[in-house]
Amino acid sequence: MEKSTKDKILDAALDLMATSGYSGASMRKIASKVGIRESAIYNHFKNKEAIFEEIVRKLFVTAFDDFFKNHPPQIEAIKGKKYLKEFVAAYKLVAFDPKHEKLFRIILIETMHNQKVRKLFLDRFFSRDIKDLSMAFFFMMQHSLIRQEDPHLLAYEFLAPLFSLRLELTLLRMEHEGTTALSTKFERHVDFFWEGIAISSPQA
Amino acid sequence: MEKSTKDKILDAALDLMATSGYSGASMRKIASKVGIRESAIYNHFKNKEAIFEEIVRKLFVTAFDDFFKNHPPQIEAIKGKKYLKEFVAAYKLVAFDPKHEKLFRIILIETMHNQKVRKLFLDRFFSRDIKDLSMAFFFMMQHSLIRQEDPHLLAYEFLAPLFSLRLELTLLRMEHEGTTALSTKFERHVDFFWEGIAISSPQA
DNA sequence: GTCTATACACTGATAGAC
DNA sequence: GTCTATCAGTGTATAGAC
Repeated sequence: MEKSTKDKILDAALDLMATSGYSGASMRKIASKVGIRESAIYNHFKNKEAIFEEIVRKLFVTAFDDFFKNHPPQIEAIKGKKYLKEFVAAYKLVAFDPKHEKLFRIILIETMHNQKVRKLFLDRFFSRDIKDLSMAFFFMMQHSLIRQEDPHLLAYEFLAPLFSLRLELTLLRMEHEGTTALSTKFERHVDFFWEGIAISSPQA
Repeated sequence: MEKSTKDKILDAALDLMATSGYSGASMRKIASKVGIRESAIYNHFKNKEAIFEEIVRKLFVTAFDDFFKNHPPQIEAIKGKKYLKEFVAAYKLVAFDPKHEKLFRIILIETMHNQKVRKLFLDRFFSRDIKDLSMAFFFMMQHSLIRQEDPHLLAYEFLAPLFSLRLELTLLRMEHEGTTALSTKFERHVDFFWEGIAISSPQA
Protein backbone atom coordinates (compact mmCIF):
# COMPACT_ATOMS: atom_id res chain seq x y z
CA MET A 1 0.00 0.00 0.00
CA GLU A 2 1.95 2.99 -1.33
CA LYS A 3 1.29 6.44 0.03
CA SER A 4 -0.25 8.89 -2.38
CA THR A 5 1.93 11.66 -3.76
CA LYS A 6 -0.25 14.17 -1.99
CA ASP A 7 0.39 12.57 1.37
CA LYS A 8 4.09 12.33 0.62
CA ILE A 9 4.11 16.05 -0.04
CA LEU A 10 2.36 16.74 3.24
CA ASP A 11 4.80 14.57 5.16
CA ALA A 12 7.83 16.14 3.54
CA ALA A 13 6.46 19.63 4.10
CA LEU A 14 5.73 19.02 7.78
CA ASP A 15 9.21 17.67 8.32
CA LEU A 16 10.98 20.52 6.58
CA MET A 17 8.75 23.10 8.15
CA ALA A 18 9.39 21.85 11.65
CA THR A 19 13.15 22.01 11.27
CA SER A 20 13.70 24.96 8.94
CA GLY A 21 10.60 27.03 9.41
CA TYR A 22 8.04 28.16 6.88
CA SER A 23 10.34 29.93 4.45
CA GLY A 24 13.04 27.32 4.95
CA ALA A 25 10.70 24.72 3.52
CA SER A 26 10.91 25.71 -0.12
CA MET A 27 8.88 24.09 -2.83
CA ARG A 28 12.06 22.75 -4.39
CA LYS A 29 13.19 21.08 -1.17
CA ILE A 30 9.77 19.56 -0.64
CA ALA A 31 9.70 18.31 -4.22
CA SER A 32 13.17 16.81 -4.08
CA LYS A 33 12.34 15.09 -0.79
CA VAL A 34 9.30 13.52 -2.42
CA GLY A 35 11.22 12.74 -5.61
CA ILE A 36 9.32 14.90 -8.09
CA ARG A 37 9.71 18.31 -9.72
CA GLU A 38 8.50 21.50 -8.07
CA SER A 39 5.85 22.09 -10.69
CA ALA A 40 4.33 18.67 -10.06
CA ILE A 41 3.32 19.83 -6.59
CA TYR A 42 0.91 22.26 -8.17
CA ASN A 43 -1.14 19.37 -9.44
CA HIS A 44 -2.00 18.60 -5.82
CA PHE A 45 -2.01 21.99 -4.16
CA LYS A 46 -2.92 25.44 -5.37
CA ASN A 47 0.18 26.97 -3.80
CA LYS A 48 2.54 26.74 -0.87
CA GLU A 49 0.12 28.17 1.65
CA ALA A 50 -2.46 25.57 0.68
CA ILE A 51 -0.03 22.86 1.74
CA PHE A 52 0.36 24.28 5.21
CA GLU A 53 -3.29 25.03 5.58
CA GLU A 54 -3.95 21.35 4.97
CA ILE A 55 -1.28 20.33 7.46
CA VAL A 56 -2.77 22.56 10.08
CA ARG A 57 -6.33 21.50 9.36
CA LYS A 58 -5.42 17.82 9.51
CA LEU A 59 -3.30 17.97 12.63
CA PHE A 60 -4.97 20.77 14.55
CA VAL A 61 -6.74 17.91 16.08
CA THR A 62 -9.45 17.86 18.60
CA ALA A 63 -7.07 17.02 21.42
CA PHE A 64 -9.40 18.68 23.88
CA ASP A 65 -12.56 17.82 22.07
CA ASP A 66 -11.55 14.28 22.89
CA PHE A 67 -11.14 15.18 26.52
CA PHE A 68 -14.59 16.68 26.78
CA LYS A 69 -16.06 13.71 24.93
CA ASN A 70 -14.47 11.32 27.42
CA HIS A 71 -15.06 13.58 30.40
CA PRO A 72 -18.47 15.18 29.81
CA PRO A 73 -18.78 18.17 32.15
CA GLN A 74 -22.43 17.45 32.88
CA ILE A 75 -21.41 14.22 34.54
CA GLU A 76 -17.87 14.63 35.75
CA ALA A 77 -17.67 18.29 36.74
CA ILE A 78 -18.94 17.20 40.14
CA LYS A 79 -15.38 16.02 40.77
CA GLY A 80 -14.41 19.66 41.10
CA LYS A 81 -10.69 20.19 41.41
CA LYS A 82 -10.02 16.61 40.35
CA TYR A 83 -11.74 17.39 37.07
CA LEU A 84 -9.44 20.35 36.47
CA LYS A 85 -6.44 18.21 37.35
CA GLU A 86 -7.47 15.70 34.74
CA PHE A 87 -7.90 18.41 32.16
CA VAL A 88 -4.44 19.79 32.86
CA ALA A 89 -2.98 16.30 32.67
CA ALA A 90 -4.47 15.95 29.19
CA TYR A 91 -3.27 19.43 28.32
CA LYS A 92 0.27 18.61 29.43
CA LEU A 93 0.28 15.40 27.44
CA VAL A 94 -0.46 17.37 24.30
CA ALA A 95 1.90 20.22 25.15
CA PHE A 96 4.84 17.88 25.70
CA ASP A 97 4.10 15.53 22.80
CA PRO A 98 6.79 16.09 20.13
CA LYS A 99 4.38 15.89 17.21
CA HIS A 100 1.94 18.38 18.71
CA GLU A 101 4.83 20.57 19.68
CA LYS A 102 5.93 20.72 16.04
CA LEU A 103 2.40 21.53 15.03
CA PHE A 104 2.00 24.22 17.66
CA ARG A 105 5.11 25.91 16.32
CA ILE A 106 3.77 25.85 12.79
CA ILE A 107 0.42 27.14 13.92
CA LEU A 108 1.99 30.06 15.73
CA ILE A 109 4.01 30.98 12.67
CA GLU A 110 1.13 30.57 10.27
CA THR A 111 -1.30 32.37 12.55
CA MET A 112 0.61 35.55 12.00
CA HIS A 113 0.56 35.48 8.22
CA ASN A 114 -2.28 33.28 7.06
CA GLN A 115 -5.84 34.36 7.57
CA LYS A 116 -7.39 30.92 7.48
CA VAL A 117 -5.05 29.58 10.13
CA ARG A 118 -5.63 32.71 12.18
CA LYS A 119 -9.35 32.11 12.13
CA LEU A 120 -8.78 28.51 13.19
CA PHE A 121 -6.52 29.68 15.98
CA LEU A 122 -8.99 32.24 17.28
CA ASP A 123 -11.84 29.79 17.14
CA ARG A 124 -9.88 27.05 18.84
CA PHE A 125 -8.09 28.83 21.67
CA PHE A 126 -10.41 31.72 22.28
CA SER A 127 -13.82 30.22 21.66
CA ARG A 128 -14.21 26.48 21.60
CA ASP A 129 -11.97 25.42 24.49
CA ILE A 130 -13.35 28.23 26.61
CA LYS A 131 -16.92 27.36 25.79
CA ASP A 132 -16.39 23.71 26.70
CA LEU A 133 -14.65 24.50 29.94
CA SER A 134 -17.12 27.14 31.02
CA MET A 135 -19.78 24.47 31.01
CA ALA A 136 -17.78 22.51 33.54
CA PHE A 137 -17.52 25.56 35.78
CA PHE A 138 -21.22 26.16 35.41
CA PHE A 139 -21.94 22.71 36.81
CA MET A 140 -19.45 23.16 39.62
CA MET A 141 -21.31 26.29 40.61
CA GLN A 142 -24.61 24.49 40.57
CA HIS A 143 -23.13 21.96 42.97
CA SER A 144 -21.76 24.73 45.18
CA LEU A 145 -18.20 23.55 44.70
CA ILE A 146 -17.04 27.01 43.70
CA ARG A 147 -18.16 30.54 44.30
CA GLN A 148 -20.59 32.32 41.99
CA GLU A 149 -18.80 33.84 39.02
CA ASP A 150 -19.22 34.22 35.27
CA PRO A 151 -18.32 30.73 33.92
CA HIS A 152 -16.89 32.27 30.79
CA LEU A 153 -14.54 34.42 32.83
CA LEU A 154 -13.51 31.43 34.91
CA ALA A 155 -12.67 29.43 31.80
CA TYR A 156 -10.62 32.29 30.41
CA GLU A 157 -8.72 32.74 33.65
CA PHE A 158 -8.09 29.03 33.87
CA LEU A 159 -6.90 28.58 30.29
CA ALA A 160 -4.79 31.68 29.79
CA PRO A 161 -1.94 30.63 32.10
CA LEU A 162 -1.97 27.17 30.53
CA PHE A 163 -1.63 28.67 27.08
CA SER A 164 1.08 30.95 28.35
CA LEU A 165 2.99 27.99 29.72
CA ARG A 166 2.64 26.17 26.44
CA LEU A 167 3.94 29.15 24.54
CA GLU A 168 6.89 29.52 26.89
CA LEU A 169 7.55 25.81 26.55
CA THR A 170 7.62 26.06 22.77
CA LEU A 171 9.95 29.03 22.76
CA LEU A 172 12.33 27.42 25.23
CA ARG A 173 12.43 24.30 23.12
CA MET A 174 13.34 26.39 20.09
CA GLU A 175 16.22 27.70 22.16
CA HIS A 176 17.10 24.13 23.07
CA GLU A 177 16.79 25.08 26.70
CA GLY A 178 15.51 22.88 29.47
CA THR A 179 11.82 22.75 30.23
CA THR A 180 11.68 20.53 33.29
CA ALA A 181 11.20 23.52 35.57
CA LEU A 182 8.09 24.38 33.59
CA SER A 183 6.50 21.01 34.09
CA THR A 184 5.45 21.49 37.70
CA LYS A 185 4.01 24.91 36.96
CA PHE A 186 0.98 23.32 35.35
CA GLU A 187 -0.07 21.63 38.55
CA ARG A 188 0.75 24.64 40.67
CA HIS A 189 -1.58 26.65 38.47
CA VAL A 190 -4.48 24.33 39.26
CA ASP A 191 -3.75 24.51 42.98
CA PHE A 192 -3.61 28.28 42.93
CA PHE A 193 -6.66 28.66 40.75
CA TRP A 194 -8.75 26.30 42.84
CA GLU A 195 -7.71 28.02 46.04
CA GLY A 196 -9.12 31.25 44.64
CA ILE A 197 -12.55 29.98 43.69
CA ALA A 198 -13.27 26.99 45.94
CA ILE A 199 -15.92 27.16 48.59
CA SER A 200 -14.02 25.73 51.52
CA SER A 201 -16.56 26.05 54.31
CA PRO A 202 -19.76 24.30 53.18
CA GLN A 203 -22.66 26.66 52.73
CA ALA A 204 -26.12 26.44 51.24
CA MET B 1 17.07 68.87 10.29
CA GLU B 2 16.80 66.02 7.80
CA LYS B 3 16.36 62.45 8.98
CA SER B 4 19.30 60.19 8.39
CA THR B 5 19.04 57.56 5.68
CA LYS B 6 19.30 54.89 8.33
CA ASP B 7 16.27 56.25 10.17
CA LYS B 8 14.37 56.59 6.90
CA ILE B 9 15.06 52.93 6.21
CA LEU B 10 13.79 51.97 9.66
CA ASP B 11 10.62 54.04 9.23
CA ALA B 12 9.91 52.63 5.78
CA ALA B 13 10.54 49.09 6.95
CA LEU B 14 8.25 49.44 9.97
CA ASP B 15 5.50 50.80 7.78
CA LEU B 16 5.74 48.11 5.12
CA MET B 17 6.15 45.39 7.68
CA ALA B 18 3.04 46.42 9.59
CA THR B 19 0.86 46.33 6.51
CA SER B 20 2.37 43.57 4.39
CA GLY B 21 4.17 41.42 6.94
CA TYR B 22 7.80 40.47 7.11
CA SER B 23 8.18 38.87 3.69
CA GLY B 24 5.91 41.47 2.12
CA ALA B 25 8.40 44.14 3.08
CA SER B 26 11.02 43.43 0.47
CA MET B 27 14.35 45.21 0.32
CA ARG B 28 13.36 46.71 -3.03
CA LYS B 29 10.13 48.15 -1.66
CA ILE B 30 11.93 49.57 1.35
CA ALA B 31 14.59 51.10 -0.87
CA SER B 32 12.10 52.60 -3.28
CA LYS B 33 10.10 54.07 -0.40
CA VAL B 34 13.24 55.73 0.91
CA GLY B 35 14.32 56.76 -2.57
CA ILE B 36 17.55 54.81 -2.87
CA ARG B 37 18.74 51.56 -4.45
CA GLU B 38 18.50 48.23 -2.67
CA SER B 39 22.22 47.87 -2.46
CA ALA B 40 22.53 51.16 -0.62
CA ILE B 41 20.67 49.64 2.28
CA TYR B 42 23.58 47.32 2.85
CA ASN B 43 25.73 50.28 3.76
CA HIS B 44 23.55 50.72 6.82
CA PHE B 45 22.46 47.21 7.70
CA LYS B 46 24.07 43.83 7.39
CA ASN B 47 20.89 42.27 5.99
CA LYS B 48 17.13 42.32 6.20
CA GLU B 49 16.96 40.66 9.58
CA ALA B 50 19.28 43.26 11.02
CA ILE B 51 16.78 45.95 10.07
CA PHE B 52 13.98 44.28 11.98
CA GLU B 53 16.16 43.44 14.91
CA GLU B 54 16.90 47.13 15.22
CA ILE B 55 13.23 48.05 14.90
CA VAL B 56 12.34 45.62 17.63
CA ARG B 57 15.18 46.65 19.88
CA LYS B 58 14.34 50.33 19.51
CA LEU B 59 10.60 50.04 19.93
CA PHE B 60 10.37 47.10 22.30
CA VAL B 61 10.34 49.85 24.76
CA THR B 62 10.25 49.76 28.44
CA ALA B 63 6.57 50.49 28.55
CA PHE B 64 6.30 48.66 31.83
CA ASP B 65 9.74 49.55 33.05
CA ASP B 66 8.37 53.07 33.03
CA PHE B 67 5.43 51.99 35.08
CA PHE B 68 7.56 50.41 37.76
CA LYS B 69 9.82 53.42 37.78
CA ASN B 70 6.86 55.74 38.36
CA HIS B 71 5.09 53.30 40.66
CA PRO B 72 7.82 51.66 42.74
CA PRO B 73 6.36 48.54 44.37
CA GLN B 74 8.23 49.14 47.61
CA ILE B 75 6.23 52.32 48.12
CA GLU B 76 2.97 51.92 46.25
CA ALA B 77 2.19 48.22 46.58
CA ILE B 78 0.49 49.13 49.83
CA LYS B 79 -2.37 50.36 47.67
CA GLY B 80 -3.18 46.72 46.96
CA LYS B 81 -5.88 46.26 44.37
CA LYS B 82 -5.62 49.88 43.34
CA TYR B 83 -2.00 49.25 42.40
CA LEU B 84 -3.01 46.37 40.15
CA LYS B 85 -5.72 48.52 38.59
CA GLU B 86 -3.14 51.15 37.76
CA PHE B 87 -0.85 48.55 36.23
CA VAL B 88 -3.64 47.22 34.05
CA ALA B 89 -4.56 50.75 33.01
CA ALA B 90 -0.98 51.24 31.83
CA TYR B 91 -1.04 47.83 30.19
CA LYS B 92 -4.23 48.66 28.31
CA LEU B 93 -2.84 51.97 27.14
CA VAL B 94 0.04 50.14 25.51
CA ALA B 95 -2.10 47.32 24.17
CA PHE B 96 -4.51 49.69 22.45
CA ASP B 97 -1.92 52.15 21.19
CA PRO B 98 -1.68 51.77 17.38
CA LYS B 99 2.08 52.06 17.26
CA HIS B 100 2.64 49.46 19.97
CA GLU B 101 0.06 47.28 18.34
CA LYS B 102 2.05 47.32 15.10
CA LEU B 103 5.16 46.51 17.05
CA PHE B 104 3.53 43.69 18.95
CA ARG B 105 2.50 42.12 15.65
CA ILE B 106 6.02 42.33 14.32
CA ILE B 107 7.43 40.92 17.52
CA LEU B 108 5.10 37.95 17.39
CA ILE B 109 6.09 37.22 13.81
CA GLU B 110 9.77 37.68 14.39
CA THR B 111 9.72 35.72 17.63
CA MET B 112 8.95 32.62 15.66
CA HIS B 113 11.81 32.90 13.21
CA ASN B 114 14.51 35.09 14.68
CA GLN B 115 16.52 33.91 17.61
CA LYS B 116 17.52 37.32 18.90
CA VAL B 117 13.95 38.56 18.99
CA ARG B 118 12.91 35.31 20.61
CA LYS B 119 15.39 35.84 23.39
CA LEU B 120 14.13 39.38 23.85
CA PHE B 121 10.58 38.12 23.94
CA LEU B 122 11.29 35.44 26.51
CA ASP B 123 13.24 37.84 28.67
CA ARG B 124 10.60 40.52 28.49
CA PHE B 125 7.34 38.66 28.91
CA PHE B 126 8.50 35.67 30.91
CA SER B 127 11.17 37.15 33.12
CA ARG B 128 11.39 40.87 33.57
CA ASP B 129 7.73 41.84 33.84
CA ILE B 130 7.13 38.91 36.14
CA LYS B 131 10.09 39.74 38.31
CA ASP B 132 8.98 43.34 38.69
CA LEU B 133 5.41 42.44 39.49
CA SER B 134 6.32 39.68 41.92
CA MET B 135 8.02 42.29 44.05
CA ALA B 136 4.76 44.17 44.32
CA PHE B 137 3.00 41.02 45.45
CA PHE B 138 5.73 40.36 47.95
CA PHE B 139 5.09 43.70 49.60
CA MET B 140 1.33 43.17 49.57
CA MET B 141 1.92 39.95 51.45
CA GLN B 142 4.09 41.69 53.98
CA HIS B 143 1.25 44.11 54.61
CA SER B 144 -1.23 41.26 54.90
CA LEU B 145 -3.27 42.56 51.99
CA ILE B 146 -3.20 39.18 50.27
CA ARG B 147 -2.84 35.59 51.35
CA GLN B 148 0.54 33.88 51.53
CA GLU B 149 1.63 32.55 48.15
CA ASP B 150 4.70 32.37 45.96
CA PRO B 151 5.03 35.93 44.59
CA HIS B 152 6.45 34.60 41.35
CA LEU B 153 3.43 32.39 40.84
CA LEU B 154 1.12 35.30 41.59
CA ALA B 155 2.83 37.46 39.01
CA TYR B 156 2.57 34.73 36.41
CA GLU B 157 -1.10 34.16 37.11
CA PHE B 158 -1.76 37.86 36.98
CA LEU B 159 0.10 38.52 33.75
CA ALA B 160 -0.84 35.49 31.68
CA PRO B 161 -4.48 36.49 31.13
CA LEU B 162 -3.37 40.02 30.28
CA PHE B 163 -0.98 38.70 27.67
CA SER B 164 -3.68 36.42 26.38
CA LEU B 165 -6.05 39.35 26.00
CA ARG B 166 -3.40 41.33 24.18
CA LEU B 167 -2.78 38.47 21.79
CA GLU B 168 -6.49 38.05 21.13
CA LEU B 169 -6.76 41.79 20.60
CA THR B 170 -3.98 41.74 18.03
CA LEU B 171 -5.44 38.80 16.13
CA LEU B 172 -8.91 40.33 16.06
CA ARG B 173 -7.47 43.58 14.75
CA MET B 174 -5.75 41.66 11.97
CA GLU B 175 -9.19 40.31 11.12
CA HIS B 176 -10.55 43.86 11.23
CA GLU B 177 -13.03 42.70 13.81
CA GLY B 178 -14.31 44.74 16.71
CA THR B 179 -12.43 44.76 19.99
CA THR B 180 -14.68 46.81 22.22
CA ALA B 181 -15.97 43.69 23.94
CA LEU B 182 -12.41 42.87 24.92
CA SER B 183 -11.82 46.18 26.60
CA THR B 184 -13.80 45.50 29.76
CA LYS B 185 -12.19 42.09 30.19
CA PHE B 186 -9.03 43.70 31.46
CA GLU B 187 -10.76 45.19 34.47
CA ARG B 188 -12.81 42.09 35.09
CA HIS B 189 -9.59 40.16 35.28
CA VAL B 190 -8.30 42.37 38.09
CA ASP B 191 -11.56 42.00 40.00
CA PHE B 192 -11.52 38.25 39.67
CA PHE B 193 -7.86 37.92 40.50
CA TRP B 194 -8.09 40.12 43.56
CA GLU B 195 -11.12 38.28 44.82
CA GLY B 196 -9.08 35.08 44.79
CA ILE B 197 -6.11 36.32 46.77
CA ALA B 198 -7.36 39.16 48.96
CA ILE B 199 -7.56 38.80 52.69
CA SER B 200 -11.06 40.09 53.25
CA SER B 201 -11.46 39.62 56.98
CA PRO B 202 -8.58 41.44 58.69
CA GLN B 203 -6.22 39.10 60.48
CA ALA B 204 -2.84 39.40 62.10
C1' DG C 1 31.15 57.12 3.22
C1' DT C 2 27.32 56.83 0.36
C1' DC C 3 25.50 55.82 -3.53
C1' DT C 4 24.71 53.18 -8.40
C1' DA C 5 25.12 49.39 -11.55
C1' DT C 6 25.15 44.85 -12.23
C1' DA C 7 25.16 40.17 -11.26
C1' DC C 8 24.01 35.79 -8.78
C1' DA C 9 21.47 32.07 -6.73
C1' DC C 10 17.15 31.13 -5.07
C1' DT C 11 12.12 31.65 -4.48
C1' DG C 12 6.94 30.65 -5.83
C1' DA C 13 4.46 30.06 -9.83
C1' DT C 14 2.78 29.09 -14.84
C1' DA C 15 2.40 27.14 -19.70
C1' DG C 16 2.64 23.48 -22.59
C1' DA C 17 4.63 18.99 -24.23
C1' DC C 18 4.66 13.97 -23.15
C1' DG D 1 0.53 13.41 -13.44
C1' DT D 2 4.72 14.53 -14.37
C1' DC D 3 8.01 16.69 -16.96
C1' DT D 4 10.92 20.87 -19.14
C1' DA D 5 11.33 25.53 -19.76
C1' DT D 6 10.68 29.88 -18.27
C1' DC D 7 8.99 33.81 -15.64
C1' DA D 8 9.24 37.77 -12.31
C1' DG D 9 10.53 38.67 -7.76
C1' DT D 10 13.54 37.90 -3.76
C1' DG D 11 17.85 38.54 -0.55
C1' DT D 12 22.54 39.29 -1.11
C1' DA D 13 27.21 40.61 -2.82
C1' DT D 14 30.70 43.26 -5.07
C1' DA D 15 32.97 46.59 -8.06
C1' DG D 16 33.38 51.18 -8.88
C1' DA D 17 31.70 56.25 -9.46
C1' DC D 18 31.22 60.51 -6.74
